Amino acid sequence: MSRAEGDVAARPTLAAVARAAGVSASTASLAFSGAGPVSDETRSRVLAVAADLGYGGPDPRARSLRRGRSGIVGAVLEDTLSNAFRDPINVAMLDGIADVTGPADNSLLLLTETEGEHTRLLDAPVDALVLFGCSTRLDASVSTVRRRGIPLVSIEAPPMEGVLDIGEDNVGASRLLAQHLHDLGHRRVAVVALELGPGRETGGITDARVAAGTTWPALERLRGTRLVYPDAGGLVTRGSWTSEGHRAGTQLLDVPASERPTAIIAQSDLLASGVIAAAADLGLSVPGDLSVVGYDGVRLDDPRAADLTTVVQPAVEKGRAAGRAVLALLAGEAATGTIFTSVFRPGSTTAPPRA
Amino acid sequence: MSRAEGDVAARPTLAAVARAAGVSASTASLAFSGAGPVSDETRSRVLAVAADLGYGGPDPRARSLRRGRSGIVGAVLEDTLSNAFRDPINVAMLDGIADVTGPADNSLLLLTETEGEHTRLLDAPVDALVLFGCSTRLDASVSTVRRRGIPLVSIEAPPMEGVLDIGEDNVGASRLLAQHLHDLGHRRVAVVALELGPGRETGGITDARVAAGTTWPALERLRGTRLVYPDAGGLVTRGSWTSEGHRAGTQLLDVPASERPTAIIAQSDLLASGVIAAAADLGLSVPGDLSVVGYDGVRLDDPRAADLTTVVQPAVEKGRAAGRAVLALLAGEAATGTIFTSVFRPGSTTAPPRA
DNA sequence: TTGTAGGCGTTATCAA
DNA sequence: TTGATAACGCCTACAA
Repeated sequence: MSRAEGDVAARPTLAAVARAAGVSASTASLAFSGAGPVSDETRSRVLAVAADLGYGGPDPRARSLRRGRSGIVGAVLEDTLSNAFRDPINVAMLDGIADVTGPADNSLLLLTETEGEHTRLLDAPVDALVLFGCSTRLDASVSTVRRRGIPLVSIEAPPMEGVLDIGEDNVGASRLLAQHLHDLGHRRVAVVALELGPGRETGGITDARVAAGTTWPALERLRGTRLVYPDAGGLVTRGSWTSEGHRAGTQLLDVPASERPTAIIAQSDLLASGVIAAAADLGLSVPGDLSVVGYDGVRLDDPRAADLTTVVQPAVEKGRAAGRAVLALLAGEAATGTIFTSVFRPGSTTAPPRA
Repeated sequence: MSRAEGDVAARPTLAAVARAAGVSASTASLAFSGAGPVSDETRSRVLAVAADLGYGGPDPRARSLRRGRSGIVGAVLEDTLSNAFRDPINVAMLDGIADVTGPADNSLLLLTETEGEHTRLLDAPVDALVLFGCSTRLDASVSTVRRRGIPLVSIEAPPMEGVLDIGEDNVGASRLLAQHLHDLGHRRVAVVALELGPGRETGGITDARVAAGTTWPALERLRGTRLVYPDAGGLVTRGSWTSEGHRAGTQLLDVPASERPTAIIAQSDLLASGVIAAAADLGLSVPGDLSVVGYDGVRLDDPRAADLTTVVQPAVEKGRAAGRAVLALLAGEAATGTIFTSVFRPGSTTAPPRA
């Protein structure tokens, strides 16, 4: 072993293989890519020599420089992976993207956009970026990244220059849910909101917090709710997790019956699931003592939340749309944003309030 | 607009910026990388010109060829993203990897290894690969990928030549759980196993299925259980999901009391959670009528499963270990595998069997 | 502090 | 069907 400690055995290059096989580099290249005419004999000789030399195929790094494509689509998340993936809705969207871009030989690169750290975004060899934005705060990164001239697609982000958005009619769907409760006769409702901004500050839904909020879907959903219940208040959580719903639910429900809301509008199914658990813990029946609605329509593994009244968003479909947009943009075709509409799904967690 | 339809505006290159700024390419490079001495004046001039030309910084693809590093670590999953991420244990491990490799400026590329499709693995510009193996079937891919000469790290995979494994004492931990039940007096136990192989065939735990099984942790856990209960049988599921646990649990429990197991050993917390739900549906109390143990110790969002008797595996820590191994290997240092040990965590889901 | 030269490993183009 | 040539865009010795 004469090579330096830790030195990885130098990989042979395509040129070396070509030389050993007695062909030109271009021919060897063709033998591997299959992108041109090569006699079977030559090809097998090249392949044999390659196997002999331990050549593992063309270096993807060189290939991507030459081709101008890396075959990588970046998915920009605003959170740690654990947090981002705790909500099945994000996973579903990611899956939708992969479903479309995968067959076109693209893989997904996970990028987390922590406070002001644009570097990673700029240094990643991605052909396009999908922003799991939701936050207007992404704006800063976007303006930097846009200069790279790669296709930018966002999912449920506020409108941004140069970014194609795959949206969702949050306002309309939220209004639908609120209207459903209103029609049932509910007049005292409370909202359990998603995180409102990067700080994930919790507390009451105050005008100040709303004004400072940056999380697009949360703000839009609240806006939709208030089209029906203009004064709807409630609590802000730290994010779409059952435990947060439980905490907020407990706080809202553990009060004298006269002050207790008769319905809770949770801004996600996960939050709703937590609220229902909180109600159960307090001995309140759903929908007898309390009506609960969610948002997302994800298949929760929790049987108790299975029959939640909610709106179903086509999460995988949204991901697919994002993937298609990426592919179109990459192909230099025109692509337009899409706005999906969630479908109201009545469940067994809502009923008229007790008389 | 004279450029072709759909043609993306040609990005200026570093050379173009240099020319426009009246400096050499190397100086411009230094201005961006900050890796050498450049006068402030020159640097700012270069940067200004770059901004002017709409140059978004060095092309990562070219950079990675030149540097021989892409800054990307591949995570190879055996399943669709939805399925893989449904189990929080996988997400936790991924998070652990990112936690270590991220600060070293590496991002994670998601690679799914669908049946025999090695291409993607070979074409991805990754510096290293982490195999979320669990299946001996990965062997085929591994032998192909090994030729690329990049560091290969697996998490809980069967021993493979040239692959560093971050393991887990599945046998020991499973025996601990079984012993716990045995000590309590249980003699009629059933196992709800993870998927045994790629086909995800369900049914009884038969010798044939076990012999044909490829999922390492499932087999190892069963082996551990059988050190205490040599004849333990049960059902094979399609994977670590609550719904699968529910299905298997129902099948095992919806029988005459005399045939019913007094304890169920679920091979994951998610499965255990489903089993508990099934028991509840059948009017059986846990741990009164049935004891249940899980495996993983993940923080399930389901409150009912919160106090599960289980073993806690240091999932994030395992991910971190994998990340550290990758970094070490990348640095050309020696690195060794690690075997983690799960910790028994008694909960309130186990008790002596009814007399 | 700046510039020159050369190459990282491929592949596209064209001619033979 | 094969081969020569020239980039792809950048970085790093080394020299000035």
